[in-house]
Amino acid sequence: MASRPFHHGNLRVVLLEQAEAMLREGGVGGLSLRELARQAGVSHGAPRSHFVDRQALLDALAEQGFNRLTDNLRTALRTPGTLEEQARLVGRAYVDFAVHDAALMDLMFAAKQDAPSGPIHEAALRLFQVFDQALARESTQSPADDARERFKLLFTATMQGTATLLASRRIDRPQAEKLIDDAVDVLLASELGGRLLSG
Amino acid sequence: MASRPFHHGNLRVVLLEQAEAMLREGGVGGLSLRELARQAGVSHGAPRSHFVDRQALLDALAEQGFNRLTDNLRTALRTPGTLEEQARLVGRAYVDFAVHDAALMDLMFAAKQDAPSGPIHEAALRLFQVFDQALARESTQSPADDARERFKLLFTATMQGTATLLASRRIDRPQAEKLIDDAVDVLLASELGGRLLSG
DNA sequence: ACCTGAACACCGTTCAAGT
DNA sequence: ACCTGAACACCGTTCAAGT
Repeated sequence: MASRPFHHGNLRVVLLEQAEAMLREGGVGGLSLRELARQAGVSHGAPRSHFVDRQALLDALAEQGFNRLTDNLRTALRTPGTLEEQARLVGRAYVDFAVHDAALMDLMFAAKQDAPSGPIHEAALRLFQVFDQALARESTQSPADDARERFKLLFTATMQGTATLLASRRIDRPQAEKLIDDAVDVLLASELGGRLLSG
Repeated sequence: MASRPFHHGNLRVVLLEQAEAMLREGGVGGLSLRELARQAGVSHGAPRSHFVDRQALLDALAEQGFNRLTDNLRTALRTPGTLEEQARLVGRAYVDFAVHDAALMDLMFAAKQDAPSGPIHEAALRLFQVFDQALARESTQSPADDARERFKLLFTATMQGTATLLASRRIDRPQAEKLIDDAVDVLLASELGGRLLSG
């Protein structure tokens, strides 16, 4: 009876923390609700009080992942510099996150069959808004034009792809670094980038 | 005894085919060896003769996926046209595959902790070689320069990212189409693209 | 409101045995 | 060489019962 669970009221938080570590260790397949309960010192049915099923836990992890990545990018953007410098910093932060938490990233960008709504999608929207704000700060572009949106998508897609290629070991770190630099160069020097900065 | 298994010598092929469909239905989590055996009309231990464990089946699926995607891209490249037109076709083929077989794509680009070797990695190399050949056909670039390699990585990363964003419903089809077009435009008009085509 | 613990159906893996 | 079927440990989920 000395092993009474010590997380009164925050078992949910503890489970999420442990689940993130477990995800980092053994991927989605290695994530077990029962093992999680064991580590937390509660019965195997206890997680049910906080997550209706395994998928609900995975969803919560994905949402939390989006929020954390959003924070990371905001932190990177707090460093003063030109748009080019900031773009490199954001790109590196994005890729770093994706490599450090590859399985979590898979969860965040897993193919869903359900409708695009709910807290995960909203957290993803907040992530993409970071790019909007960063571009709006430097851009003289009128909001009516879609150049900013297209630039943002192009940048996001390239960083996401770089992250996937690196996390899956299809390319190595130096290649990824050069890829980010090339992407920033090409995008900023493009006609799209020009319209954005001096439109 | 009327239900004698009819796949003498090709149970492996049958299992892989069914597994691909199962993957398309319910994702990696929904892929069960026992269910697979049931559908094939064999005992639950039978797959063991062809795949040492579940991971071996997943690896075989990933390798097969790379080979099929390689074929799809080669087919797209068989259509005559300018480099720009071919790049759009290849981009669409890449993204189409990623959306139709999203779970398989996840398997192909899953984060592996083991060393980058083996049949999967070789199949991935063959995929990327398709881009090399396509660029070599149109390029006057000397092979010593790394412009072609950097162009290839940039293109691949962008298509991979677009595929992920679309498969995860972060963007929709029209946005993905425009994204591919923008990427091709920006890349071909870039200094890097210029060096590639007229170097 | 939150947690326990038995119960159920399912799973991957192993392995001796068959053909 | 390939397949069978029992055995084992593990899992997610449900649910009545406790506090």
